[in-house]
Amino acid sequence: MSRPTVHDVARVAKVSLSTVDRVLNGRDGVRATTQERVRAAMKQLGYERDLMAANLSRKRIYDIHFVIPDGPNSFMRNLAAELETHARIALRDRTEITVSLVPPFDGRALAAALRRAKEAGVDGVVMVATESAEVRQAVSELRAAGIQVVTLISDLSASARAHFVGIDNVSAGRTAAGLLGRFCADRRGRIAIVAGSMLVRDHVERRLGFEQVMHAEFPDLDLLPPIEGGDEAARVEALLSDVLRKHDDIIGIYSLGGGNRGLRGALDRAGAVPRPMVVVHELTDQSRVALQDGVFDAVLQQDIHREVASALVIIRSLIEAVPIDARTGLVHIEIFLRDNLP
Amino acid sequence: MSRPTVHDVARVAKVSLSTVDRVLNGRDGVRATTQERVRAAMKQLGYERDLMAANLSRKRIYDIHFVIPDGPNSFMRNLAAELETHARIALRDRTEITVSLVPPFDGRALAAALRRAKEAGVDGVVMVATESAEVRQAVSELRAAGIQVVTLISDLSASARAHFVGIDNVSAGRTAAGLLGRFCADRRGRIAIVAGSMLVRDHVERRLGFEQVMHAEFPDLDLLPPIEGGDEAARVEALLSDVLRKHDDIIGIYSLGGGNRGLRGALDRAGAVPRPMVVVHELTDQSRVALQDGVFDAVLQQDIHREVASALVIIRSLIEAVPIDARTGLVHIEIFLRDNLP
DNA sequence: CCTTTCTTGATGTACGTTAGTCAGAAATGA
DNA sequence: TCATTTCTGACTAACGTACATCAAGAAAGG
Repeated sequence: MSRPTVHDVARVAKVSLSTVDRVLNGRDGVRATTQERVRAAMKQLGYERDLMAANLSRKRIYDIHFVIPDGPNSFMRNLAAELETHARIALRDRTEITVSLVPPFDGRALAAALRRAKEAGVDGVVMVATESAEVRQAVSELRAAGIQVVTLISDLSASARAHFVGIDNVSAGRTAAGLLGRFCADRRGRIAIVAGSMLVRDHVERRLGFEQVMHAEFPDLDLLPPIEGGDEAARVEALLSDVLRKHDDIIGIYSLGGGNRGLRGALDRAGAVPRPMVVVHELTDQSRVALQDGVFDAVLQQDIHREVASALVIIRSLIEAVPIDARTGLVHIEIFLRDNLP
Repeated sequence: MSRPTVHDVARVAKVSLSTVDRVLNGRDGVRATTQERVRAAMKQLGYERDLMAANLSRKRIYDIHFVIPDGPNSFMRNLAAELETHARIALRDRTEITVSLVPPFDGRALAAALRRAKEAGVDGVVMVATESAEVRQAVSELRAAGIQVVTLISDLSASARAHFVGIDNVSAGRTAAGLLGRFCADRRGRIAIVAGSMLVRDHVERRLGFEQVMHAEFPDLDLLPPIEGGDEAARVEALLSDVLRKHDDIIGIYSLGGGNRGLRGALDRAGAVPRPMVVVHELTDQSRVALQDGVFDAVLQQDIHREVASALVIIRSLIEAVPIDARTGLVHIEIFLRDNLP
């Protein structure tokens, strides 16, 4: 009834416990034919190594390192806080979490942090990626050293990362367009896009998805080229104010990055009537208030808590070479209107 | 460096291993003052029992029983399929899952199934609740017998269930209203509501949230009394066709339960122009096609896979009396437009 | 045929906990 | 004070796995 153990495998394969152990842990000194016998027995019995007993025995502690962007961006500060919570909880599962902060949008700094993690000999790295050749190179080195790498929130293209945990950002952009388009109903005019930086893949993908749907389904709406505000409120406010001054027919705004305090500032200063429809990302204190005030119409949100939890599950599975359910990494986009604020 | 063990506690408390064990596992024969010494030592060291080692030692297998509604409803059939997947995976965590199916909306049958689970001596029960005094009674009995109970998808009011896993259904209703109201823009007319049964709490709550927001924010839209279709396509089609015939000014429909195949049938037969805006629940093959065809405008969805996973985590934590992060049970509502279908 | 190398078995200890037994110590009552 | 009850300690085996050591057997080389 209960699951088979190494003893059962040994009995069925007609070998000793030691031999089963040698096969199981890839130690040498076992003839190929014997290995086959053992593997056949494991398969026949449906043997799966008991991870808890195994970890107990080898006193294994998973050493996971997170590399995340520093700076005043409230989304990333939330993430850092989230990690502290998880660090405590994860200890129960033999997982030790360390964190290093790097300047945002800086591939060189990120790559350096990755190298330090490699030197420290961690078991796995979870990182918020910035697109850069140096970073891709550093990731390859980590993988070559047998260290698992998972990207979180923002992925790294054409890289050796084993997994990505986060929302589907193309889909997020499409969702934003679907909502904004429908909210603008039959009005005609321009749509402004506010981004952080085109160096991070999540922003690139959101923009892509947004433009796809806008062009296909709402061709009457004119898209302005994106403003790059570096996720900083002050810069967003300055740049957007400028754009609002230039165009008096902006009826919709999609902000796919940070710095939404600046967005609101610009809107309040401009005071257009009727006010443009606004869809932004990330529910923060500011965006929540703006929703309630009717200045923002919808907020797209990803659940960082869950994302971190998923990243931990996944990287542990990778380290143990346990199969991973594809759905584990996919986090859903939440949509908040003023009506369903939590 | 590594976490403290019972040995450390014994040393610090200046007692033997046996005594620590007696305290830890609530066995008697330990003086109160000594108990205090041991507890103080555990606290001082930050001792937490190693669950993996403990389970290994006592050969514990968590025996979890799911009770879910039977019937042709594709949402519930998905759930059943989901459980089979989890049953395989959960074995790795010393968790054995059994399932029993009961007729939907039938409190008596549900209560009977709960009693059978009690007799079988399972460690925990996860159930999709139907409101009924008998069910509440059965749940109390389970809890009295030391069996943990978690409600899934639909909660049970004023009951002893230890936890609920599912979406916030009031919020779901509010979201639906927020979307439908905005989609209907400035048009005036009636809104039809299609429900399954007012015997399940999730439907009651969705209706409540929907009406809250409709009355508060879109007072120009007239709500018709809900149609109760029992989550069956045929009944929904018949009843809704009737309503559509009676009223030619229906501009929006909110379907908060199952049987959406019938909803679409009724719409196709009526063929109103302009077609009403439609918001429904649960992404199925039918509702996906209807979205793509532009017959449905938005689908609200809950991720059953994740819900089942959460329910398992939670009920295991309850059984082990481990603290539970409040966010674990909350599952987010996903919103699908034709633009962001997965 | 003997030596060397390769393969296998037997055995023991450890991980942190549970759970039992048994003997001895301490506290309690009269 | 002694007999009795109540606590406590020391010890042991077990859970399923990892890992090391030693010895014995098989195969291969000369």
